[in-house]
Amino acid sequence: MNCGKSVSNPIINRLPKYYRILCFLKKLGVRNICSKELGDEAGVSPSQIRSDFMCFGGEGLRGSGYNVNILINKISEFLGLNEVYNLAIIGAGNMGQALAKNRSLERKGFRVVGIFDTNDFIIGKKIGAIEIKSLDHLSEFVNQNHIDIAIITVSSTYAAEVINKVIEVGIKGIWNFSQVNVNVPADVVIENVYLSDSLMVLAHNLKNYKTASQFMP
Amino acid sequence: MNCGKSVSNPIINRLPKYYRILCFLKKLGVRNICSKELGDEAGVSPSQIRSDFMCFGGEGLRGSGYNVNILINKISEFLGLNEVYNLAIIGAGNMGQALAKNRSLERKGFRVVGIFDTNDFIIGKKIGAIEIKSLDHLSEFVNQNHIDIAIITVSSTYAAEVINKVIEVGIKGIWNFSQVNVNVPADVVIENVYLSDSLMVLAHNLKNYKTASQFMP
DNA sequence: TAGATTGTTAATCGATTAACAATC
DNA sequence: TAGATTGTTAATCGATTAACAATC
Repeated sequence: MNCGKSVSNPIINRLPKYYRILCFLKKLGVRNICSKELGDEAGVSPSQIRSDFMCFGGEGLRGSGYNVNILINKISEFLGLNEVYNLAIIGAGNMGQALAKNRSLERKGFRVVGIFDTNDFIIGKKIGAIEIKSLDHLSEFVNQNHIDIAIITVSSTYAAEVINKVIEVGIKGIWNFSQVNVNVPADVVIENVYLSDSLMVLAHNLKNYKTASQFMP
Repeated sequence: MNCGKSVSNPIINRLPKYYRILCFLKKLGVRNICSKELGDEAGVSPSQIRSDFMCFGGEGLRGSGYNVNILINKISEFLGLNEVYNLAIIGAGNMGQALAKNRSLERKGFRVVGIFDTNDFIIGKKIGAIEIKSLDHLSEFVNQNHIDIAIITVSSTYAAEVINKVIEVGIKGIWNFSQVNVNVPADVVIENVYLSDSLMVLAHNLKNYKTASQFMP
């Protein structure tokens, strides 16, 4: 089903954006869309929309554009969103608990099945239906339940150590919310969120737009 | 202090990464680093490190590399991290509360001074030292306290509306955790986090590395 | 001085866009 | 048929890298 040669990172990073916008438009009742309209929504050129869509074979209709449902399905399939993923949250602090309670992950097929921590005061407590377990039991848990993705929400101090442990027990996907920058083996994929990086870019733009507006008011 | 011509987005997006790594190395006691070493840590080429650093004037020493402290200060200044920012959290749900409790933002100069919601059941309750206020009082609050950045942690259903309100009361920086995709006026800067986009990219890579490993085990 | 590494330019690489024939 | 919009190539644009003189 893959078109053979691999798809470039810039394209892969834009697909979730298209997916998000298309799902939103579908809710509004939009059945059909052309590259010009979707490009306007997404802030990219119509050419880019069309060329990006070639990674899953286009499927547009000359003269009238793309069927929204078909596009959503194609992107879904391409990104692997039709499968169900089992997640384990490592670190039941503020962020870990917030993600555990977030229903919208579940709706997209990302199902939290375990929550782990090292703090004896919270081990045994429940978040929703799930009991917080000791990190010492992670290995045992992974043997009994297939885990696709570990969410790292421990403090940066312990993050590197925890990530190594997660890799050691055989988990292949890591969604990292800590600040550490780790290199992982070739068969493991890691996606770093780095919230503070995003805030720094915001701070920079805030400063520079302010400065810019002094010259073009 | 700016070198005049504006710095490209790819560069601005890499600077927080360098900053993060340099702060980490500083803690380990590293005083000096050359472009080769930093590039290895950051996963970019030495040429790119050197050419990126030109946006704040280099400041390296031929033959021995860069002073870590000077680099941190230069990047700090360039990104606007030496200032203090006042933040207001809009939406005191799971994510809003997690961000409110997160001490590491405060340490970086991002100070949460207000939390707002529309749910009467939680208005009046406290998160840390801050009382949750009604969103109806945002305008009044902004008149009395300068707010640099609004953090949008309401559900996607209300996000577009809330973002418009935030812009209306004169806030110029928006850190958006909702799923909506909004266009803002030219004098407002928005930084979108889109957690689920990041998870979709992870899902895609997980699927593709799995497939790839069948051919090169 | 010899070795190391920067600052900077020119060459290369890859991503985006413009253009247009194909076709609904 | 005429109008619209895709699929796709060639041209353009911009970002990265290689190379090396400058210099610590």
